[in-house]
Amino acid sequence: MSSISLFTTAQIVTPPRTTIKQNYHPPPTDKLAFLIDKSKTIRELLQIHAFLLRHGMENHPVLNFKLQRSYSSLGHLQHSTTLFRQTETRNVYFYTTIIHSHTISGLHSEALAYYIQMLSEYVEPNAFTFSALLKGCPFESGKSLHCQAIKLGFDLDTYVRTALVDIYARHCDVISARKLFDTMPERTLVSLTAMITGYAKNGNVDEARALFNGLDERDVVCWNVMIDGYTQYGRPNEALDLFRHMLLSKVKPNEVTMLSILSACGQLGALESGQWVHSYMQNNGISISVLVGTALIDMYSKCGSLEEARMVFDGMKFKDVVAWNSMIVGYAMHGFSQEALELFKDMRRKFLQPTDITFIGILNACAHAGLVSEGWGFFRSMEDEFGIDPKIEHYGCMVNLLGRAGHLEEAYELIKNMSIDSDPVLWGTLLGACRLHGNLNLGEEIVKFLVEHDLANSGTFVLLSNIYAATGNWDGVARVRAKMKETGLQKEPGCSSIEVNNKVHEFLAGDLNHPKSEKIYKMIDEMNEWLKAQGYSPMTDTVLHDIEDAEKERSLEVHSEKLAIAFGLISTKSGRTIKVVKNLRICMDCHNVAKLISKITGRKIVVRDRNRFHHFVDGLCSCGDYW
DNA sequence: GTAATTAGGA
Repeated sequence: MSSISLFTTAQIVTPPRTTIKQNYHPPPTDKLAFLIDKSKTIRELLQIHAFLLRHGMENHPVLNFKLQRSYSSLGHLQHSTTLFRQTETRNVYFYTTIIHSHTISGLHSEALAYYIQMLSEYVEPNAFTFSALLKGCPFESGKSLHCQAIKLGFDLDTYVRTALVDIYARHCDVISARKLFDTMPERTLVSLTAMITGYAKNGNVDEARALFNGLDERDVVCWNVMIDGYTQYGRPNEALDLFRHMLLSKVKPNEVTMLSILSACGQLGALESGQWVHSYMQNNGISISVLVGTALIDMYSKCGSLEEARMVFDGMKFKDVVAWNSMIVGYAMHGFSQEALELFKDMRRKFLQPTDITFIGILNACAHAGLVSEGWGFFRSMEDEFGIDPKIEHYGCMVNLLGRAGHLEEAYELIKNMSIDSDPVLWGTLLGACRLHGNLNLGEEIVKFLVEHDLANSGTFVLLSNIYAATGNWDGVARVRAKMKETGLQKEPGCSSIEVNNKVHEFLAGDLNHPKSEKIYKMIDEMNEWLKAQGYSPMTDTVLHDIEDAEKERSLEVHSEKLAIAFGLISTKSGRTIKVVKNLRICMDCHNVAKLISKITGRKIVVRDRNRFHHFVDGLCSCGDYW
C-alpha cells in the first residue's frame, strides 16, 4: 500500500533529533494528514504521534486535531482526551470533536461538561458543536440546548434542526418534532428520515408511511426505518411487502434491513421467506455477524426449524449472551426443556453471565416440562446467585409453571406477595390454570379481587366464562356475557396465519374473506366427516357466541387455526408439514382436532401459539397435552 | 486547513 510505504520511508530516513541536519525537511503536513486519516490501527496512530513529537510538530493544529479524532474513532477515547488535555490552544474544532467523541460513546454528561468548559474558556460554539451535543442526548438537556441554540442563532441550521426533530420525536413529543420539521428552512432526506422515525417509533406507522411515500429519493436508512416500523408494530406482512419493493428499487439492503426482515419472518412464522433471506445474505456478501446470527436463530426457532437455528448457532464464531439466550429461548419455545437447560449449563461453563432473558427461557423450559422444584431453584438463584431482580415476566413463568402443575394456591400466594405490581396478564395466567384444573372457587375469588381493584380486562372475563363453562355452570357463562356486553369489553380476535409459496395468508375466526373461502369450507366439511368417523365429537365452545341464526353460529364456530389448517391441506402437496401461527393460545378443541388430523392425513402439523410450539404427529402432540 | 444530523439481534 502506497500510504504505508510512504510512512515507513519517512520513519527510516528520519535521524535522531539531535543530529537533524539543516537540509532535512520533514514530510509535508498534507501527507501526514493523509496518513493519519488512512490509519486503521491504534499502532499506526501511535507511531505517527511519536513521529510528530520527535519533530516538534505536536502542536500543529490540523495534525493534532486529526490525531485526536482518529484516536476516538478507533475506540480509544482515553488517548483522545489525553491529547486534548495536552493541547495548548483548543479552538472550536477541538472542542466540537471531543464533544462528538463522547456523545457517540453515550457519555452525554461528559460531553456537556466539555461544552461548559468551552464556554468558560471563551471559545465560541457553532452549529457543528450543537449538532454534536444534541445527537442522542437526554430529553432534559436536549431542551436546554434547544434554548441555547435559539439564543445563539443555530436553530435554523439543517443539522441542528434534524437533531432536534430526532430528540423530540424520540421522547414521544411528535407534535413538537413535527413543528420543528415543518418550520425547517430546508428539508433533507435525513431530516425527513428523522421525522419518519419519530412517527414509526411512536406507533404512528401510517403517518410515517405517508411521509415515506412522498419521498422522491430514498436511501437505505429510510427504507430500513419504514420496514422496521412495520416490524416493531406488529405488521410484519407489510414489512415483507415493503422489503419486496425495496428489492425492486435501486437501493441495496444491508445488515440492518436483514435484522428487521428476519424479525418480521419470525413473527409470521414465514420459514420459506426466512430461508430466502438467509440465502440472499449469503449471495450478497452480508456476513453472519453476531447480530444477524442471533436474528437468524430467533427467526428459525419461531418458524419451527430448530435444526436450522442450531446450525446457525454452531456456525457462529463469536457468541455473546444474547445469542445464547435466543437459542435457549428457542429450545424452550419448542418444549425441548432438557436441551435448553443443557445449553444453560454450557453457557455457565463458558463463564457467560446470564441475563433476565436467560431466565425467561429456562423458567419456561421448566414450565413446559412440569419441573416445579427445578423452577423454584432457578427462580431463587436469580437474585441469590446472579443479582437479577425478577420482573413481572419471571413471575409469569413461575405462575404458569405452578398453575399448570396444579399448585394453584402456591401460585396465588406468589402473586399476592410480589414486591412489584401485578398486571392483568399475570392474573390471566392464574385464571387459565384455575380453568385447567376446574377450580371455580379460586377463580371467582380472583375475579372478585380484580374487579374490586379495577384490574379486570376482557381477558379476565373470557377466562372466567371459560371456567364456568368447564365446570358446567351455564348461568355463570350467561352472567359474564351480559357483564361484558354491558361494559363494552371485546374479546381479542383470534388470528392464524400460514405461509404458502412465500405468501402469508391470515385468517380470523369464521373468516369468509379469503379468495379460496369456498374450497376451504368444503375442506372443513370434509375434515368434520373424517373426525366423525374417528368418533370425535366437538367440545361445545360456549364462550361468547351470538346465536342469531344457524349460518352465523356455524361461521363463528370455525376457529381461525382450523381454517388455516384446512387451507394448508388444500394448497400444499400431500405429506408436507403444515405450519400455522396463532396469536392466542390454541384451544382444547382445536388441539384435539389437530392431533386427529395429523393421524388421519399422515401429515405433520406444527402450530405456534402465543405460548409455545405444538408438533402434532400421528395423533400425538409434542406438548404431551400440557401447555 | 480541519467538524455535524437518520436505521439495528433475545
